Amino acid sequence: MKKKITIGDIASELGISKTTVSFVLNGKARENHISVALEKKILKHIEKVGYRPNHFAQSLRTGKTKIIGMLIEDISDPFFASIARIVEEIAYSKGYKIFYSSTENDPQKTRDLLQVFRTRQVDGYIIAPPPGIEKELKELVDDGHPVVVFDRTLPGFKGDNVVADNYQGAFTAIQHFIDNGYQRIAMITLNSDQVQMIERQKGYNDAIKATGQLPIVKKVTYHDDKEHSIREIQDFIAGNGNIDAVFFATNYIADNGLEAIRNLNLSIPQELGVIVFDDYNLFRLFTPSITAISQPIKEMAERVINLMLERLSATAEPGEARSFVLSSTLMVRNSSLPKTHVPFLPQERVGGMIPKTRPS
Amino acid sequence: MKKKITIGDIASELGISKTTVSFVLNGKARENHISVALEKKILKHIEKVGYRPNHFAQSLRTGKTKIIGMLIEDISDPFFASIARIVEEIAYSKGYKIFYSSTENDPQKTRDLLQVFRTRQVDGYIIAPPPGIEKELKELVDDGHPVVVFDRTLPGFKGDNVVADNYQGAFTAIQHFIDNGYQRIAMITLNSDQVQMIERQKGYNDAIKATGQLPIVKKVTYHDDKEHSIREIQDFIAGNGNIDAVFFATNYIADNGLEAIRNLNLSIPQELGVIVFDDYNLFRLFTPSITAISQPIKEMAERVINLMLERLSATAEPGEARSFVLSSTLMVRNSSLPKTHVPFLPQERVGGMIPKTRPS
DNA sequence: GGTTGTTACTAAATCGATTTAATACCTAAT
DNA sequence: ATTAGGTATTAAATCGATTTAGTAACAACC
Repeated sequence: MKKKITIGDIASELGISKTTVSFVLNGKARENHISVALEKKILKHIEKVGYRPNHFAQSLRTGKTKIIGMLIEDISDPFFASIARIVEEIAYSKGYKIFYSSTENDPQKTRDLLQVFRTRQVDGYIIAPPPGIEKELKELVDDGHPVVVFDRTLPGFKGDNVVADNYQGAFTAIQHFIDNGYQRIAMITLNSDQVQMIERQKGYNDAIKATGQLPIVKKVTYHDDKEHSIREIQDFIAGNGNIDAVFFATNYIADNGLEAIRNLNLSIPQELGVIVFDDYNLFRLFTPSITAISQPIKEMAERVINLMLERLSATAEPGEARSFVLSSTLMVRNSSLPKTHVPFLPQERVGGMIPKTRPS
Repeated sequence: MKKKITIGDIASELGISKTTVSFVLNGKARENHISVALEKKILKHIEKVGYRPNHFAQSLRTGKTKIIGMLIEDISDPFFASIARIVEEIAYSKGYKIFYSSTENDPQKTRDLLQVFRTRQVDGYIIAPPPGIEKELKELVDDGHPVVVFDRTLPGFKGDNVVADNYQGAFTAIQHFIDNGYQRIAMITLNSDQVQMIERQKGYNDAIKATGQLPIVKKVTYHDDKEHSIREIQDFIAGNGNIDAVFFATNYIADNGLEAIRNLNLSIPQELGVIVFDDYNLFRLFTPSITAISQPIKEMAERVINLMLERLSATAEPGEARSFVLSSTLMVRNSSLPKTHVPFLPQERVGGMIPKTRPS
């Protein structure tokens, strides 16, 4: 059915030793004084019989796998999917493969997956960590494994990491609302103590407080069922009639939030301004188009994989941990148009003028 | 720095042989007459020292990896991402890990990845194949590897596969257009000879021809740069003034197509009806909401992984190949409202009434 | 001619598991 | 008492590579 050809087969077919074949295969012919003639002969034979090394035997011997394990929150989230894609591409071009898997932000599943990666002896770890795995991360680093953390850090984690400037992004967004004349700006965020969420909220808080107002924050729980989450947001907006703008702290919340707004039949931005943290292709095409904070996905992915590749090729010593904070960009669109001018400004749009009606 | 504890360590620490330890570890204590007392003692010791087997040594010996390789077109495509997620979840619960990677529909990259999977000796292959790898797939199957193909097939491929009913989905969509009074319905599709695309076009063609009209088909190339693709669609629509509806053959095209329509400042569905193959969360929230053909993602994912798990646990004989064609659902929304009633029907919406202007 | 040095190549150990074939010991049957 | 059979355990082979520590042959040097 299938034939496996090993290094030993080659050796005996040519009447030489496995050692010689191995040297040639690993490009160590020269330094081990294998004659050029023999080297050519071996290479030709290998080519001819289509030999492929057994990676298990290799890894068993060397302890290296040329595989990088990558843990992200959710592969079906466009932000993570895009990062994964770019990381994979660059790694691939350098001879590394990426094996990725989703943590679903569950510490236990994450611990399991880390264990799998460990026993599979991946060469390095790229992780968007859920809360509560500080200990495991520290262990990895202490054991000398290359680790790069991204999107968020964990309190107390010292090691390579790449994150966006969540504080500044949020602050700028709120400032933009204020500049455009919005007065009562609410934030809807996740009920989570993840660092990136905390930072976004701080940015919001500080920008609001600078105006002398009080923050208005609603927290919803992740992976509540969708309908429930929509209703929650809906009730919150309806219950705070004086709100004239809302800042959604993630893509995921915005999904539900926009549906809530539609259900309430509020017009954006006349009755409610909207800004979302994390951009999304379709936001440009919405009617009206949605203002969003765009994280530097490409740059983040590149930094992450390059940090990792450096670590992997480092000659030995751990060296200093390196941190990058990348700045994000506010994509100004129509959902946050200046308050007073709104009804008169021309806008690009999909769809025609449709009479306003009550929700059913 | 790090200590690796092996089966040999355990054996010598307890003054017994590796064999005994191995038997116990593999649950073969009973059939090899290991005394219950000793078994308990070994298990306790293993627990205590936190022994973890070296999977390379294991795989080197057994040839099994408990890993399934999965190749999809593009991990940043929501359709594939969702499938991957569900497959991963089920596999994980059965003790299998999924390693996935993107083919980008590139036959050469796919061949490379298959080679990697092969040398890593994955236990099975789940593939959404790009064109041109018929030979490699046949080889895999002939060599006795479990293979499940999904989303599309390849001409001549005989083996397990799960696809959606692309023909019926497209046919139903066009029929819906016709029922709602649309008269000149164009299709915009990929310039590709992939089976699923051909089927969608056939569905369109047959539905159109039944009305006595001629098909109007525009093909665009994948991964042309985005702007170019948008302009192409734009020119096509503008150049065929009598078109009153358009059927986008993929999610990806719709992305560009909707932008083209916006640029042309056409109102949906009054001036142009729209249906998209492949649903997308945000389509519901669009103004107007977009009618789409929703593929049975969950069912497809479950069928795929279950077929694979069956193959993996099969006692030996290959058995018959099994094919599933799953039906998709037309999600009727506002972008395909009945022609005559359109201006008068109430609609749910996001955003207010905004004056229509020329594109800049 | 004996020491030293290169060159060209190889035998054997090793990585950490699984598995076959064997070894004692003990009991029951002939 | 000898054989057969079951129980409890283990030595050693094996998977397919890498790598250490040689060996043999030959030239160069004083």
